Amino acid sequence: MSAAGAHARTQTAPTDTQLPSRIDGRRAKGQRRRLDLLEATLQVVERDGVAGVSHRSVTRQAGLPSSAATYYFDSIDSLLEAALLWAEEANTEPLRAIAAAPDPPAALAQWLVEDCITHRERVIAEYELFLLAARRPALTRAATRWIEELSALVSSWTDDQDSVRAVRAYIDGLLLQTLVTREAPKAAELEATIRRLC
Amino acid sequence: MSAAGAHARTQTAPTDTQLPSRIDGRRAKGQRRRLDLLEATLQVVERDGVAGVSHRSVTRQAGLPSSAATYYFDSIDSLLEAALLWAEEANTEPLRAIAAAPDPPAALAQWLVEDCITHRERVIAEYELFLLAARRPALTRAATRWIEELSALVSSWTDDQDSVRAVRAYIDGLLLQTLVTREAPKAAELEATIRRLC
DNA sequence: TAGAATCTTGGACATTCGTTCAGGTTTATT
DNA sequence: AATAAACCTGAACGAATGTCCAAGATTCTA
Repeated sequence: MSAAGAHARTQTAPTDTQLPSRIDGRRAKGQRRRLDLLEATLQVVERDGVAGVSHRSVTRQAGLPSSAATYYFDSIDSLLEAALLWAEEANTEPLRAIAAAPDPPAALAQWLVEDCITHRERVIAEYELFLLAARRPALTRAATRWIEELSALVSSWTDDQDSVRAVRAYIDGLLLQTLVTREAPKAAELEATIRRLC
Repeated sequence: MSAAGAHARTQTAPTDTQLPSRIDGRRAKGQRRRLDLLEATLQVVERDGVAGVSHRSVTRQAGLPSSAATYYFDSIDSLLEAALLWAEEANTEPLRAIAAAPDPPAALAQWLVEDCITHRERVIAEYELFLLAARRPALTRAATRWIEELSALVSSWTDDQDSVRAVRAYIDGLLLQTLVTREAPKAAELEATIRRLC
């Protein structure tokens, strides 16, 4: 941990898609490989779970030398944190589209059901990382992002904060149970319950 | 895995608290140590998460030789499965008491809030194992137990199966978010939402 | 283009891991 | 008391892990 700081790693915000106006060619490649490692990390979590994440498994997945993991990330925790943030970022766009839909609750229900069927492994991965945040404070900020984005969406059609919290919790619980029981939820039932809670 | 079967392990139901009327003294000790390993497993999961569970970490926690883990359980998966069943069994009694309470929804809300405050680590451990079931079919049966017991309780005051599912999901989601955000839920709000869903 | 700054990596280290099994210990049976 | 049956474990195996760093490769600067 002592020598890690001496590497003078790129200090720009890890998950920023925005790049500085003047980019150093040396750092540009680093940014790219950093993202490659994050995507590889998610793939490993999808395949083998959080427990399967190691410096070597991630770099193998990314096709990079094993020491690259140590070079680009101080620790496995910081890698996992960045990966969770990166994964949640992929949900931002769909949520925005849902907010703009003519019937947001219906659109939300539809999206959730489809998501946990067609991207089951990815959703499992997200919840593993999410739950890991209960243990590692470093991940809390990233985990909170999902909660906040979902809250913002629900808030767009109801003002009652108790309702917002209830819908949020219901959704997470339903997805969790869906993943475990392998029984796909019905979009209609999901939608009805969401409306009932508002 | 081949020679494991040759050990002629005790074949009685692993988590049965019921013992055969005539117990072989040799097997009695085995039963006891089996339980010791399960309790040690839960302690390790509480402390270090599912990822921290290894033959050695569990047996070290239990104060047993490392080969004991292999002897008493075919694999880490079967150890985790038994541990999850064992953990859920501890919830059976409280749930029964809640069902018998004068106001079950209120009692349930109260119990949940207290549980995830005073036994936070244990609850995290349970959810980790629960989510692990999404990945390992061997754990599914154990995970379903919690769902069924909770369903049975809720069914005692409402007949609508959609409501039962909704309450169940809401509870799991709320606990999950509580663990991650570290913000204790308010029993009153929890109770109100449960009632709203019935 | 030469030299400096930065990035990148192969390889080695001690540690831990899951698994195995020959041989010892405990308990039951006769 | 003696034999049989079942239980138990120390020690060792190859494989995988996190970490580290000297040396090489790349890019920038002057």
